Amino acid sequence: MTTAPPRRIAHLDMDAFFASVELLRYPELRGHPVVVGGGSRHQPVTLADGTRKFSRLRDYVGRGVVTTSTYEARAFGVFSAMGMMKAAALAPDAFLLPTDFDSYRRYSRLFKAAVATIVPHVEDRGVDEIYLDLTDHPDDTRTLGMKLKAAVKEATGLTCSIGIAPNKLLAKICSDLEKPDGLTIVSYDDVPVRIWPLAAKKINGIGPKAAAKLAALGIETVGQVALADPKLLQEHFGLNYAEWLRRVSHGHDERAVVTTHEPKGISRETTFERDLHAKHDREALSEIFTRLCTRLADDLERKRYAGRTVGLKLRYADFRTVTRDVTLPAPICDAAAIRRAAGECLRRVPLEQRMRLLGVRVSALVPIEEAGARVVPVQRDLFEES
DNA sequence: TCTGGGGTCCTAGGACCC
DNA sequence: TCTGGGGTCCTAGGACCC
Repeated sequence: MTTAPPRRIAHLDMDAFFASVELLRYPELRGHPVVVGGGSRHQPVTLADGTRKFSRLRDYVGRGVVTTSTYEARAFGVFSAMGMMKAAALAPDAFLLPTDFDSYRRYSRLFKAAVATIVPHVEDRGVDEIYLDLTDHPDDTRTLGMKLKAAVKEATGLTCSIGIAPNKLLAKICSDLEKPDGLTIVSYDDVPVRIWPLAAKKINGIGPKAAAKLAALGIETVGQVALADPKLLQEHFGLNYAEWLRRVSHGHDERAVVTTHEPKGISRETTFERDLHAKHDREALSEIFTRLCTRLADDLERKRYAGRTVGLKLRYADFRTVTRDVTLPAPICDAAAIRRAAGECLRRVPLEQRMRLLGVRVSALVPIEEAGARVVPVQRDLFEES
């Protein structure tokens, strides 16, 4: 019996992607703390003399979060997912730019296309990340890594960081080790020295909750997870998660690089500028609800899907979140039918308290061609009140 | 200074069928 | 009268990721 040769898996991650795209457009901001996020307001203004005037973080008012920050802004403690108001308190003078997803998607396509000319086996992990299977490529690993970075730079003017390892788990961890503009290669032999000293939450799949639970057991690093008593882990995390913890802490991961993807659900949600009440703000809520349904129907049509399950998501002012869903006899994709089903869900949730978010989701998707004769065209005006 | 929007996967209980 | 499993679907919530 022979063992399969080790794979060569790469994880490629664009450096501060959204912020870096913005710096291509506004090179005068290079070297300054810049924060991207908080909706579409705060567009830069071009003055008569051709210079541009930018908003500062201190100008921001609202409920947005930081989408990306430059490394200069991170030095102030400003990171992704932080509330903008909190970020403004930390770095009031940082420049503020609105998010421009069309632009980011354009650069995303560019870097992925460039990579695909070298390695055809690409797994999409969102706009700024991919996994690659390099196993069958003739080049040696470092040469190939340099080639990929050069191709990305050539196509976009942007830098990326690449980790190359025997599996996705390790590749992902090590793409982060020498950021920005890094190229990090690790083998199984490197795990005790390079991976075990890292914080447990560096592992993709150990989030804030699990990390806190581990810390409460005195487990801070990946190595401590590896050495922990399996019985103890099982007691606190359940059998499945405990076994997964043991495997990943030893650097084991057999997941394949997957190049195709079928969506499971499509959703739209929005956080209101101020908390709304079902009775007092009925008009406004109804309008928002209907708009979410029409946008969702547009998304479904554009992506050519219909779905049988319609879900509603509601977040109260105190941040508690409830969901309700309903499964229909046949798939739908039109706004009126979504609105009707989601409206039924809405009647099943308590509405005494003010709410901050409303969301609508369609899942159990099937390609629109297979959805059957019940699919009707999108209607925009015919909504009954729920 | 309260916490976006778009996703995936897992768990767990109940209904229902064989 | 009481007691079975197994399998699948549906629903609600939660953790996690980008």
